Amino acid sequence: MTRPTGDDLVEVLAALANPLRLRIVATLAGGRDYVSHLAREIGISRPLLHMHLQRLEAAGLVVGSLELSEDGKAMKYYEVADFDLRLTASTLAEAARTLTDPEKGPGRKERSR
Amino acid sequence: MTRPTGDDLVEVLAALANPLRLRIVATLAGGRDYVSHLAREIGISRPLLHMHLQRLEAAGLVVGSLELSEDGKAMKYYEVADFDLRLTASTLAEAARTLTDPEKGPGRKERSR
DNA sequence: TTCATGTGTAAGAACTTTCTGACATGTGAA
DNA sequence: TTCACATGTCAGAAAGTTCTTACACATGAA
Repeated sequence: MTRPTGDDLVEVLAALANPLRLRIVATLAGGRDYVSHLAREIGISRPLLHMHLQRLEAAGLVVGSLELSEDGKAMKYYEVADFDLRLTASTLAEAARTLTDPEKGPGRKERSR
Repeated sequence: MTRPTGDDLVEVLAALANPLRLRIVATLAGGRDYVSHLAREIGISRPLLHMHLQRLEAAGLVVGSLELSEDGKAMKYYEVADFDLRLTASTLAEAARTLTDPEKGPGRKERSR
């Protein structure tokens, strides 16, 4: 996760530009965890956490994996992905060169996810 | 602009998490410019650019200065500020420690700007 | 069966962000 | 005076984000 395209960078920054999601990443940096437990840990509702994790995963900042616990329950574990982004005027300028043009470019929301 | 507080970091990331603002920073990285000209350069309306520049300036990413041109017109020049942010799981975790608590902390929107 | 645990998703309210189209100010030059 | 250029700001529409509440499913244990 270095030198992403302009659009990828926007997605990553948008994902991190939120206190709750920052806290989620920070908490996961201390070790992987499953959704329900993490929700209690942080003190937010499970659906809300679910939404934020989706956004973080879509940006490639966390990775989730569905696993079966010993007592047969389906547990979704999340952990932080490897990333190392550097933000300076130059790195931003370079990323900006690969931003999709609002004209003629692929419509409003990129296909596939 | 290194190791900002959690809230500052969120503000900076939010400011950069937008294609137009990324383009603005990228353009200014190529040299200072005044608002009207920059608006034509990028191809957006002046009020819109004004709004985005406000957001970037509030985040400390660009700096504006009102100057008088030789023919007496008031020109507002903007240039990129010096910043160098590194985003990794650890730097984020550290920044997250200084996030203001939604409980008891200062209400919804920090005073002063 | 009922309870406690885990998963996911959908609808709607509340709020924020983004953008356009006025409007108002000022200058110097024609 | 009128034009071309610069500045700023406001109101409202449109779209996006954030959050709650409620529903659905599954498992193992009491």
